[in-house]
Amino acid sequence: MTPPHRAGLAETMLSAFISLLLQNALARRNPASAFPHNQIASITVADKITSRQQDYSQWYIDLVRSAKLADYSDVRGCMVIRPNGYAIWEKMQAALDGMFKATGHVNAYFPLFIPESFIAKEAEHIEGFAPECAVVTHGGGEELSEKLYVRPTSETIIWSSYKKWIQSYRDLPILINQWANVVRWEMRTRLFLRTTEFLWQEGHTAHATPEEAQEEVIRMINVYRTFAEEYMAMPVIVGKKSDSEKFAGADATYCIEAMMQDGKALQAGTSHNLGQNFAKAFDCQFQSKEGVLEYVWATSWGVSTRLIGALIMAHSDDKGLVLPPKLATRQVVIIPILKGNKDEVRAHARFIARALNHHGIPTFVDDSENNSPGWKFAEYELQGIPVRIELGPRDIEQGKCVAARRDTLEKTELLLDDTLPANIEEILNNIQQNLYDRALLFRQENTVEVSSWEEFKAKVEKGFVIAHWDGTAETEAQIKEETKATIRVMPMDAEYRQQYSMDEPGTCIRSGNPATQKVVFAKAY
RNA sequence: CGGGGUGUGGCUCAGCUGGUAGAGUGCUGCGUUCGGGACGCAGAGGUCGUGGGUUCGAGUCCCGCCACCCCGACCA
Repeated sequence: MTPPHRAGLAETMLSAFISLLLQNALARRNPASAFPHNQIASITVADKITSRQQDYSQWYIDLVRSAKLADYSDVRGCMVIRPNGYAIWEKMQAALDGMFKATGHVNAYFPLFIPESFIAKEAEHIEGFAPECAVVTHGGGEELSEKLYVRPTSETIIWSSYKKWIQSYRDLPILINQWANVVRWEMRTRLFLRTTEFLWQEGHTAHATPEEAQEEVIRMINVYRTFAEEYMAMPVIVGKKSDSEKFAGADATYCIEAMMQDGKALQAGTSHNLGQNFAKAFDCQFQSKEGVLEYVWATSWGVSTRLIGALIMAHSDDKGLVLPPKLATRQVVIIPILKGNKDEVRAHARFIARALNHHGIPTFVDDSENNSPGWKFAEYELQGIPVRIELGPRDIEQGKCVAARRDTLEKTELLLDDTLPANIEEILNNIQQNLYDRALLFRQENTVEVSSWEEFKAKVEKGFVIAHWDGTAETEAQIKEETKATIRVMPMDAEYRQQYSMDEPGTCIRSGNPATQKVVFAKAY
């Protein structure tokens, strides 16, 4: 066998390589080889990461830092998103941006600074946001005549523009999204989940009718659902927020709510029906077909880098990050076992990488000699690379390699022939599906319907609790006060509602008053 | 804003009743290794968070300040 050499490799040689591999595979004598590596030895990875069982929140922090996703900065409450973490965000952005464009939206950019008077225009809005705003008082060495708020969200600055752009029903709808950073001066922060500055996208749309606005609100929350399920492999409950949980300035807030591995809920995305609140605050009217002046109907919707936190807490384990393949910029790592004829092993590894990349599977080779293979196994598991290929001289001799999948840590032997790319692809698809199934099963196992207050208090410590609620803010506040659990969502999905017979009338779990429906309670991030 | 904790090589930390700074890990170089976080040898790296005080002498004792982390109340 002539080992391929790295010099002069070109895409055109790919098919030659594949047939070479094929020949090797056919020629090999001993397909069921003897060396035992289809089981994972129970290694004690240096206690780099606290186990989830020991301390869930410490596990999260350890993971984020050791997988090099983010780092604390020297600014309180702010984080540095490192390349590994930013890569996930870029994948999320790309997928979401495509979905926004496909639903007719365009991107634009509005200023970071918002005049104080703008923020103050919508009563509920300023009440909700002012306390957590950073305010600029000086510029160019002089005190500003009007303070500038660093945007906590952009409704006001955007509506001040929309007012200028909208005169007629012909100007509607406006369907704009912006990718931006925002600042909210939170008291307590947590990497990705809540930081003073974070990255997000915010869609802001303007419509001629309430029906059209409502349609948009639902369309976008469904876009988020699709993204969560198909890309993040994270099941979510889609529904409406109670009045006390809704956005400051909205008539209604819809959300996708996910369950983390500790049973707590995490709001992963929101879509607001803003009614005419901002149009009225900014006096934004349009002339209808009938010639009548009417206020514009608005929506806004957003997801943030918090999704990265959700992703981590939904899937990862004590060995590190577990990434769904669709959000992995690097789906396969090849680790050559460099002994014997190193150059040959290396060359094969690179050839396989080339073949997989050619097949659309982002693959890289770590053939450095600084670290042992075992070190590399652990390191890339920590970083969540979905599939690892181990390739040593013995494999090459026998025309095969070992593929280890990150979600189950299972190893399988694969032939080094032209079936390899398809086989790897299948594993990647399986991982994507398995992560979703696993998370869904976990959510189902940790969701209970309760009918007594005692049971409620016990069960709400971990997981989702479905119970009757009398619909009043007083009862909601009381429950929060006593258990720290809140109403996470009033699900819209008919199947979900039916599964937990949520439309059955009954008596409120706390007050005992008549209740027309059940809602989902949980402790939340 | 309450409660707790921590500030000492890049990181994790030790440093006792004060005597002039150490380990592990990481880093650099060379060599041997390599199928689950390998090993040997040789190196580089610290105004001990900060200001003051006590003392012949402070990483260590006293007072102030600052910063960060964790837990709670608020929030995506």
